[in-house]
Amino acid sequence: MNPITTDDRPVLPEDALATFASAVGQAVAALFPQAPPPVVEFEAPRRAEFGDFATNAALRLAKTARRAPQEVAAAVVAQLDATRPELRELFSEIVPTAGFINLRLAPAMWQASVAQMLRAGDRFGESARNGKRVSLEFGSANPTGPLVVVQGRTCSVGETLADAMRFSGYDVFVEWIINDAGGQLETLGRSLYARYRQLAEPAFPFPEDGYPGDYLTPIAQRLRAADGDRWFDAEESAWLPYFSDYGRDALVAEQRRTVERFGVRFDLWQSEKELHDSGKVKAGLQQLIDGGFTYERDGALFFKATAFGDDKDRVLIRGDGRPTYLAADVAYHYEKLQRADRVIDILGPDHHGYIGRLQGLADALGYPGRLDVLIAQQIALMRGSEQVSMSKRAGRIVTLDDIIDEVGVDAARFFFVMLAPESPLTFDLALAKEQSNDNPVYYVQYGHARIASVLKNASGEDLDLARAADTLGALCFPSELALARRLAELPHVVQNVVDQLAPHRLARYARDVASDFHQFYAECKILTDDREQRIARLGLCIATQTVLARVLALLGVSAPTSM
RNA sequence: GCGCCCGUAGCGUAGCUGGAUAACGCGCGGCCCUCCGAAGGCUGAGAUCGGGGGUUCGAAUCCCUCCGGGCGCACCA
Repeated sequence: MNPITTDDRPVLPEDALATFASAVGQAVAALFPQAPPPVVEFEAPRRAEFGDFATNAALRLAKTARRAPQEVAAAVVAQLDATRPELRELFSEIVPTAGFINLRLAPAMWQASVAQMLRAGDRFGESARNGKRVSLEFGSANPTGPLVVVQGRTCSVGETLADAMRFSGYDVFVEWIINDAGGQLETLGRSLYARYRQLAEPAFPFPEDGYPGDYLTPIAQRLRAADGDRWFDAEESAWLPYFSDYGRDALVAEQRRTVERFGVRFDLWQSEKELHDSGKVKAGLQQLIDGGFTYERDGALFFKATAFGDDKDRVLIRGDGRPTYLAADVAYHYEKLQRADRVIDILGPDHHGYIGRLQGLADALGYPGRLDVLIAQQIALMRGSEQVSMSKRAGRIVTLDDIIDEVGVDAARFFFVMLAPESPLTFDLALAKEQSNDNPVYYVQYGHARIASVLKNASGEDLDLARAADTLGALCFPSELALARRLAELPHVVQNVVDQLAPHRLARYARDVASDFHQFYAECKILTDDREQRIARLGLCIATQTVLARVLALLGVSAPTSM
């Protein structure tokens, strides 16, 4: 069997690596018969001079082989040269160094890789449906005010994660929970009522614990336009439910508008109140009770959270018979765990005390290891060197809409997702709206626009040939090959983002792709007189543009063709 | 007090299930447009990876401990 040409399909980088790995296995079996079959994994070396890939198989083998890693690596390479000389067609370099074996792929591998991207078009990097269902919850806010900065972050992180998962073949269901049960809705109703009365009577007292800020006033105006003054003399018991519901509906509608404007779509807006009304809360609790994970004390029902590593047991039903928020979460998570293979909650920084009990719940409900809770850390807003105050009590709320108004969706989405979610974020509004090279968003978008500009200057005939992808043999310059290698990383980056719940790696990858493109652009003139070279480089440009557009789309950022 | 997160160059950060001389951006010093978009490229200086132990052939990465900073510790949601 000749492992290099098994069929007509060109050999791709991953084929070459697989061939190499099995060859190493054979070489090791011949050289060190007493050693177990080697684990041959490849990593990207830190330094370009070490080639495209490296394997540490020799380092791992050193112990059982009782030889120094350098010797093992050298012996393996010598054995490969003796028995598998054809490997030299796949790799331009196979070098034992300090225990590693460094590999550089022959240019033809990268040419084939680019050709494959061109044939795949904008489906490059996409995985087939894998039949796995994921439930992703994020954003969720109290329906008592506008969305604020932290929801910007959880939405950016969540939506990018959702899109990345869809792209890797998952069936993703995105959900938002409306916390519309409990006392806060009444507070909202009273606050809204006060604003309503103040329209006619400015001195009407505002509740002590009411929601400050003036965002309720326009809602009160709409209510008054519809209902007139007919609630002025009503009893509280009559107007309170009405004003609470009216306020909730109005605010949820506003939140939805904001979120959609931010490029995020939810499949479900789950009302907490509905969970209670439909009896789902009761059913969820019963599941816990039947499992023996609860007990009663002082007239209250407790969840044995400590049995799952939480600090203390948690109240599900208060002494007065009213359920807590956690009771609703039992029901909601029970439902999500039943219908999804993987459940992910993305919560704000004030919730990390909550991880333990949620995970305990998942265990108790019979789905251990199925729930991930991701905490997005807090955000400090700056404008240049000046801190932006976000005091809620003082009514100086900085809303997500304010942010979008000031810096635009593109910059906001990118900045919120740029850092690891668990890392606190300093968001500089001045930098985010700056249209300069200090701004990472523009750096990436510029790459995309620059390609569009070059493609516009090319002839249609050249572009057709480039898209056909069978004349890429001219790609051989270091910056061309480095760019091709970077583009080939896309599927792995997406996979990693999904596995590690680390969407910020997409932002970094976007910059890496743009950077490699800019270097290529500086080193290689694309529209040269050499026809074959021109077409090959146009092909590389098209593939790069596809990858940039894909990554920007996953990040929720537009990919402009001019700027 | 307990729990979670963070501590990497002047600043902001990345370092994926441990691997080679610790990477990127900003800032600071040089250089590059008679050529496809200079919103770009090249290059220099700058790091005891918070401290100390441990595991390992090998630790920024894993374990322990201490020190800083943030947040959370409700029969609120």
